[in-house]
Amino acid sequence: MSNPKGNGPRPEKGAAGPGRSRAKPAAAAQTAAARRRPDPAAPKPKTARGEATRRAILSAAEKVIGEQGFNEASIGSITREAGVAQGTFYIYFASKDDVFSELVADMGRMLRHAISEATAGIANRLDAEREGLRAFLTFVSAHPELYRIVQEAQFVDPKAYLAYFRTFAEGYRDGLAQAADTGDIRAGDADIRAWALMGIARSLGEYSVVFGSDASIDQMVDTAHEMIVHGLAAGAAGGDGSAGDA
Amino acid sequence: MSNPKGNGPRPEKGAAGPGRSRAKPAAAAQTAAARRRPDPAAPKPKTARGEATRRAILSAAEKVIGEQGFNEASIGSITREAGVAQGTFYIYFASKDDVFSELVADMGRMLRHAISEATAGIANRLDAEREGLRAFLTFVSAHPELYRIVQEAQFVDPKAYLAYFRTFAEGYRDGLAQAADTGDIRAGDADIRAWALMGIARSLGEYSVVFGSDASIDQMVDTAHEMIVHGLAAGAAGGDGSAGDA
DNA sequence: CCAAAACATGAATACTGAATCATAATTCAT
DNA sequence: ATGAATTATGATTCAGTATTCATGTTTTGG
Repeated sequence: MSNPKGNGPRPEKGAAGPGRSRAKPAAAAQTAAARRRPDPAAPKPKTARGEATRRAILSAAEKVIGEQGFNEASIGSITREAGVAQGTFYIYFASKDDVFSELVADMGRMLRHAISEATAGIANRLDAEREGLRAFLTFVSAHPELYRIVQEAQFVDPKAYLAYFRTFAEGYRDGLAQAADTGDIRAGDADIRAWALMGIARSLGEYSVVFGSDASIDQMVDTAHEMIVHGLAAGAAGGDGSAGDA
Repeated sequence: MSNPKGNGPRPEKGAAGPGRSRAKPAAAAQTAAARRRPDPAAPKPKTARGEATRRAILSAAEKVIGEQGFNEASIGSITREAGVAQGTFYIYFASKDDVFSELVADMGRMLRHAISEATAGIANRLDAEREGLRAFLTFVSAHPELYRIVQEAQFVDPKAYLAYFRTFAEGYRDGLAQAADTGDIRAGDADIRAWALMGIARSLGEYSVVFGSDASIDQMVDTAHEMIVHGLAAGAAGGDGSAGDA
């Protein structure tokens, strides 16, 4: 996703279209990305030690935004944490929203990686389900800031938020559909099931990260998995368990 | 928490005002509710038509904040929507955070009411589960703004957010524990189960409200309930379905 | 009717913090 | 070395807005 264009100090925003006046009244201020500003100007990849600086800023942003929330976190607090001057921030990121988006994307990549890593080689869908859940909870417990960031993305960068969950949901759905084909699980609407199962994972993640539950990951995994596998029906069995329409 | 943009009256400082001795330093300014300021000053109940104005403002706030988000929504846009002057806002609410908190509390009350209404008189836990889910999805579909507001409360008013979900979780847990006692469902950790089930509901609500799924409420209820009752195991049966630790 | 209370107004205030820019310090290629 | 990028700085700019206040307007009670 780099866009190394013939850059230059001056990202001329030219392209004076009909009616489109130039100049971006500096102001612009907040909510750049949120306000549908695609990319005022490609921030800027880098070329050397700048890479380290960029990482330092990104990492500081993760910490500060994760702890204080997007709106409370100021560019100043981020650069202070990173140990650089405020202006340096804008060498690597186009705006506050820009770092945020990057953070969300990063989180998605890392999480997907952790999960696929944990489930690689597990043939049975239900076993994969269990280990995937475990990997998810383990990950969010280790990165509570990132967890909050993704949640906040719903308001700061809706587009990234949608993309994040849609990606997960699609993978999930496909896995379930295939498992149904092979007979690992019963047939059923894979989309809805995928969302329901994601909900279980997210909710338990929140239970421990946000609500500070003292339940261990293993406890949560065991209980949830038992529920996922058997269902709540008293008989556990194939019986209908449901009280019918009664 | 909420101090997106600059703002804030000057709490106190050199007297710059017209002769007047510091009017009312009144604490103030930022993060009223968030900063543990219980009630800088009881806003003001009311006494007459003021009640109508208050409702108009509250209702406008629900719409505007629900649509634009807490930080984007300005007092001006809220009062404009309500058809009153900006100053009028402060006759009824102590701060921007104040209306927000009220909105969250309202949402909780309305939702709990809708659910208990829908499940009243249903003896079997699983049946109640299904109807409760249906009531929940119906409610959030009808009040998408309120749904977003609750989600945003996590960042704007964490305390209200925690209270909101804790209340739900406790009721849920107690219901499950009791159902386990009576044999309606199998035994299992009621707390974790409660959070898992809440997760299913929230996720499906998001699937339809935020992601605009075209699945109908009935479809979601049927699929989720089938899953909740039977579980995903192919045989639905008692085995644990898992391949063990292998 | 009249005064007091309640309600309403909106311009003015005070303050915040994102983004910029002119300048300076490094690093790199040759 | 030497000039040209590249990277860094941080004071300054500047728009946005929550809250206040002095002043109107309407309602209420007697």
